[in-house]
Amino acid sequence: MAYWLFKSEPSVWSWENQVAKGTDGEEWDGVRNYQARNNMREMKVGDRGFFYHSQKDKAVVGIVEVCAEAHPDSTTDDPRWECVDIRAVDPFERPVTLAEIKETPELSDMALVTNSRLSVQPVTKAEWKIICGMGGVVA
DNA sequence: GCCAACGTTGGC
DNA sequence: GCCAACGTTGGC
Repeated sequence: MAYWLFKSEPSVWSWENQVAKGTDGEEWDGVRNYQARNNMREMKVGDRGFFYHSQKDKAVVGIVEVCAEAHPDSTTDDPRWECVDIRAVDPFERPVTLAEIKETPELSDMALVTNSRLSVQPVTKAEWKIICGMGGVVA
């Protein structure tokens, strides 16, 4: 199983919005970046991901699960763009902020730190465990 | 609100 | 195929 990170501006699509969709999940649509799309093409059902709030929060707030593999993005007719469906699994007991992540040497290679504009990014198993621990949930 | 970083577009 | 111009993202 692979691990990922999904970034969203909460005023556009928040963790609360995601939770409200329940176990059916929702398309992670609107991605118009090849790197992010390619990451989504790699995803399998059951893969896990962090849900990250950009801008105001700048924190990982919960865990999601991929519940449908890459398919055409329904928000565009352009066949280049695909997306997966994800559903909320577990909220963090407390958010893990970008500042905390930057202060943690083991997390300094994360795309969140090195390529802040990439909206869908891979996470290593080691990084996954550390951040789950910081967030107060079992990896 | 500003600006740096990055990706995309389009003219040549 | 190169590169300048432009638009967007996201941290500060």
